[in-house]
Amino acid sequence: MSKPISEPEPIAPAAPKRRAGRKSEVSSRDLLLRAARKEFATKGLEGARVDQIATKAGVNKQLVYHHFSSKEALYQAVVEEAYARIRAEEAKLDLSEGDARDAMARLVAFSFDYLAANRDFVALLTDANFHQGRHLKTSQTLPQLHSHLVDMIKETLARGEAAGQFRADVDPMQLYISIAGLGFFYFNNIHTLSSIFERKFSDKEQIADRRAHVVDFVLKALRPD
Amino acid sequence: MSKPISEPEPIAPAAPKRRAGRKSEVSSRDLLLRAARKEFATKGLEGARVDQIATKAGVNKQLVYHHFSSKEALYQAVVEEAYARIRAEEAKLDLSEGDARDAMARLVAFSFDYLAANRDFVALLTDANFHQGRHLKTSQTLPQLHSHLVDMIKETLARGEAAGQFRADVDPMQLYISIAGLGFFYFNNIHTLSSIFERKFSDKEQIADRRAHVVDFVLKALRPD
Amino acid sequence: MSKPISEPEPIAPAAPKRRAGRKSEVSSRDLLLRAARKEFATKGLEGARVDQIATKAGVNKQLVYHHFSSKEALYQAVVEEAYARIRAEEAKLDLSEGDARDAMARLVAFSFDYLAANRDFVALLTDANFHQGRHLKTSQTLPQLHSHLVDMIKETLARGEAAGQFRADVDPMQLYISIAGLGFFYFNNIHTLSSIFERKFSDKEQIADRRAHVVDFVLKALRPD
Amino acid sequence: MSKPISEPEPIAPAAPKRRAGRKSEVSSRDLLLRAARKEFATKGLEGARVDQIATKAGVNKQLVYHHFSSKEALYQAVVEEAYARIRAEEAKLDLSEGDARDAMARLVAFSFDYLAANRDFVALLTDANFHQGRHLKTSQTLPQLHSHLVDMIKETLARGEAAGQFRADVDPMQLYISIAGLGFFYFNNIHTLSSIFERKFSDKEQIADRRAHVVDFVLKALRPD
DNA sequence: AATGAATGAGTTTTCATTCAT
DNA sequence: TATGAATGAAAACTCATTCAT
Repeated sequence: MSKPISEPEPIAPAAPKRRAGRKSEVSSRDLLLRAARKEFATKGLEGARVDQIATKAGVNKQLVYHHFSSKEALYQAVVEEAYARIRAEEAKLDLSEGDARDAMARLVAFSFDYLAANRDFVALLTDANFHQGRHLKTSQTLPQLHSHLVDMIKETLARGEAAGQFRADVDPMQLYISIAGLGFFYFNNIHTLSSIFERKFSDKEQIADRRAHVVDFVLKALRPD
Repeated sequence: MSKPISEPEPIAPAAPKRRAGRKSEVSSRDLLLRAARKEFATKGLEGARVDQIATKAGVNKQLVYHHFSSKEALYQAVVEEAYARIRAEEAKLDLSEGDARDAMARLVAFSFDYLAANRDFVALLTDANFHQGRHLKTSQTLPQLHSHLVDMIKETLARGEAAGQFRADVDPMQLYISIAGLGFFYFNNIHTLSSIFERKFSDKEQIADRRAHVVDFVLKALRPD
Repeated sequence: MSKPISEPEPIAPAAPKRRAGRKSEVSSRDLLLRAARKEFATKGLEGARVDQIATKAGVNKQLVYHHFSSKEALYQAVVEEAYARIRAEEAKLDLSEGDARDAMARLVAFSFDYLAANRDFVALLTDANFHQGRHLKTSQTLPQLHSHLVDMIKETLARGEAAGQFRADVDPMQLYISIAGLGFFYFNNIHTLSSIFERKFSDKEQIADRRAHVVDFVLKALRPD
Repeated sequence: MSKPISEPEPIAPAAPKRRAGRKSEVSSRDLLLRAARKEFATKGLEGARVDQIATKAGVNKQLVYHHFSSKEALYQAVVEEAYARIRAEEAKLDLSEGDARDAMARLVAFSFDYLAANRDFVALLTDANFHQGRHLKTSQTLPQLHSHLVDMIKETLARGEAAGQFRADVDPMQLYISIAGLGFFYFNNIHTLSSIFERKFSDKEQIADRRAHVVDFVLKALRPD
């Protein structure tokens, strides 16, 4: 089970090198990036205000244009960083231990927990899709990024199948989408769902319930006949 | 299997009665509603332009304020109409025929097909959730709206369990969320997914593949041990 | 001798028709156009401030964007109107009376006087040329516009030549440019010239001197050998 | 006939002495001045960007403020240098040889050629005039600068008159303005003119035509009766 | 002499909304 | 029901200039 990611350390590969040992000062660029993530995740690309982002970051508004060249470019940087972040997290995931069922359970749980801990990411991803994926230009990054996870699914499926724990003929890609969707939809539409079922789905208990259901649901679906 | 919803007839319960025999002219209110749905679904609440909506509807901008009192109110009307529309569609669904497995398959397929045919609805729902469900105020409508579906799920589950076709202990609400999520996520994040897996998920064939997977996945998960 | 053009009546062919008899109210569009001419002529395209233009016109700044769609478009409208204005003025010029020398003198004087009375036009023309003529797009308008004048020059030259008053072989186009240039340069570079020759060339007397010189200079140049 | 001025060597009287033998490196001040001339000539005072100038010069923006104290001061420096440059060029002109008509022809041609070769100068001069000559403060420089030329005109006129080649009563100052204007207007308004007469006046042949006309025109105007 | 980061004061432009008819 | 003109508030973005090094 993955532990929730708390305050995210800046992951900005292309950031200008900073003089090491320069105290623990955070670069204004990172401050902006962090504030922007929150703002964009909450309000979306159009709803977000450059002013707000600068204020939250505690820097001058014009620095946004100094470091990034436009609101849109900042948005893109935020989206890219969000992907880089999840990739870094996923890399830590090791499914080789234990039996296949257990490994698969860990993977599903990880996926769910990541979304639970990174609601910003959910919102950002949705918003980016809203804009026709216009901000996902880095065509290689994305496939690369997920190949690891899909590979792990593939291997685990094979392992489970060999051990008679999983049925055959499961498409890893579709399974990946299903695993993601079972959690994503819950968080993405949490307000509608809360309204429909008249309960607060953002409560810890409800989330735990959903998590249990999702893990169970996937494992049940993979049982051999 | 449900047939895709084509050009949606105006469903506007609160619409002022139209002068009968007044040719086959569509009321400007409906024109606006229709144009607004497209615009809001494509651009979101903030991204949408009142000007654009009026232009697309072929009416004067001021009419927006005549019929609805603000952009936000128009948005709400659009969202509500979208819900009303799906409710009307669902009402046609009859799961009493055939055995439980078949009924459940029809339900999952219907759910998937509805999203496939109403991508606007997917976008709208997501956008509404982005705004903290602020536009879903009609607190009674939503639960009512879905109770039919959840009831059908409950009944079908019971029927299948009794017949030894489904396992016991499946939470109908969680199942409902899962069914919706398996399709919703696919359409909602279609750009990211297409980018990740380097294929056009909006293609008919890919959609058909996903549909098959989803139906199969749910049925497999419901099998008795 | 042409009488100086005083307060220019709005010449805006494409302007929306106004309800006749609507008092003597000037449309805000015309107010803007007039204010913009002054502002652009004084400060140039970049130096001009939309705010200032609106203030001078006594209307709301956003009306600029309502009537014209951008500062640049307003600039273009102003330039075009300036041309339309001079064309209208030129049309009144009749060189058929009197002998050729007299007619030519009237033409040169008219040209000079027009610039003297319309210093805005001089400035505007220069500024438009500064911008690579990017705002002179109406490709047909311009040639048409001047053909009348060039035709008059041609006829007058022919008439004078026939009467033994003018030498032959004078290129009408080059003559046109010379006539224009002899006056234009004076007004366009009036500050430098004033500085160089340490006198105020904007004074009435200096202008009259220059006028006399120009008329004389051209006529002398045209004398038969 | 003057030969066109090609790549202008820096003429900056007030420039700080450079460390001799310091390779053939051009001082950043000169690089800036050169880049600024281009930029100001092309875009005008307001249109020019300090950033652009620095970039074009290949130096840091702050150096602009190091060497000159403001954009406006840099502009002034550029304008002054432009005048110094033409003065240096004119100094080379010697009209004492040959007869008066020939000398005058050389002078007119020189004037025309200088403008043809230094289009930047034309633009700069115009722009400076646009700003009410605010940047021509060096009140003594300018008169001095031109006195040589005017003197030459005066002498040549006198010589020609004495030889019966020129008519009397020609005002040297007005003649100077006319000579300058006949060329200046052509280059200054080259876009409008090209548009009007539907030909590319920037073409070599057109320029040659104009040059011939101007020289001829002036000489014809100076003929004795 | 040289530089990258930072900033204050604008400037154009956008946009929902209202007015007058 | 319908419309074109008008507006206030705010938004993104620009740009000359200065700071710290």
